[in-house]
Amino acid sequence: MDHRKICQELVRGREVANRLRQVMNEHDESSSFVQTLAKNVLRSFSNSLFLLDKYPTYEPYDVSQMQQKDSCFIISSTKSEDSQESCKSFTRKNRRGCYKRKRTTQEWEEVSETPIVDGNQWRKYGQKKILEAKYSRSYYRCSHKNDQNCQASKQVQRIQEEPPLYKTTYFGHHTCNNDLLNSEIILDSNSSPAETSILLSFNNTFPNPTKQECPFLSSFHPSPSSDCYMHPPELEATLDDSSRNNNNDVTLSPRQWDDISTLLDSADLDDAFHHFGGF
DNA sequence: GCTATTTGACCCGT
DNA sequence: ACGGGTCAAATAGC
Repeated sequence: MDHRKICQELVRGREVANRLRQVMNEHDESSSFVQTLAKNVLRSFSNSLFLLDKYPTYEPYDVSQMQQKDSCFIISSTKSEDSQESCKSFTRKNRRGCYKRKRTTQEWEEVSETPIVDGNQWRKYGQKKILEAKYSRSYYRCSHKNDQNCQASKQVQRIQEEPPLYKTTYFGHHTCNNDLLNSEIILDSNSSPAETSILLSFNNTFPNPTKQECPFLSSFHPSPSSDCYMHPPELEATLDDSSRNNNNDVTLSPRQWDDISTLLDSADLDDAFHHFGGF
């Protein structure tokens, strides 16, 4: 199978999942369980992209697409090798400037009309005027860098005045479990199997809020083929025909949900890929 | 007083 | 040597 197409599909899936999570955050009636589900789907897409080592061959979107309304585009993914300690041995007294030069295993960029609200907690640690850049670049790292050693970081740079455009470059993945605190997956063990069935829809028919409703909203640009979204391979492998109804909705039995939640919560996605046969 | 942000200094990679 | 990434003291906000 063509890796580039896989990447494109994963990127699109991640964008839609991100959008779904943002919509849910906007609507308080969404249960924390559903929100967590969306969050895990989003994470799964990101991890899949991470694991796909040929992802750097993925070609960026054409810049002209960035003019689309309500848009947030992943314009590239790359690069670099394993991180390396580049810190010299400093005395405790003279540690200024002692740091690890950024060399993450993954980085990707997104461009949006507003600074991206991605649901994670970031702490700004620097700002720098960049040569030949109209606006200075801001540096953020995960607020849980210290307490959970989360290595995720990002850079935000305004790249255009009118309309305002911000480029956010992410480095590394969050290893902190902060988002689990307020939205842990909890299945009511007292519920009957029928009650605990979960309905997943891969049909892009949910209401599409306007930018006014979600001013920060990003990462959604329906494609002509969005109505024929494939089920993720995990679900294809997990679901039997009786689990589907005519609307492309998927009703999962408790056992199937267990399989999927185990997959999504699995720290070792290699195992998950093997479990479901990989790509 | 605690936490987050700002900002100049410092170091690394090219 | 230079540009960019990070540190950490100073400052701001609560």
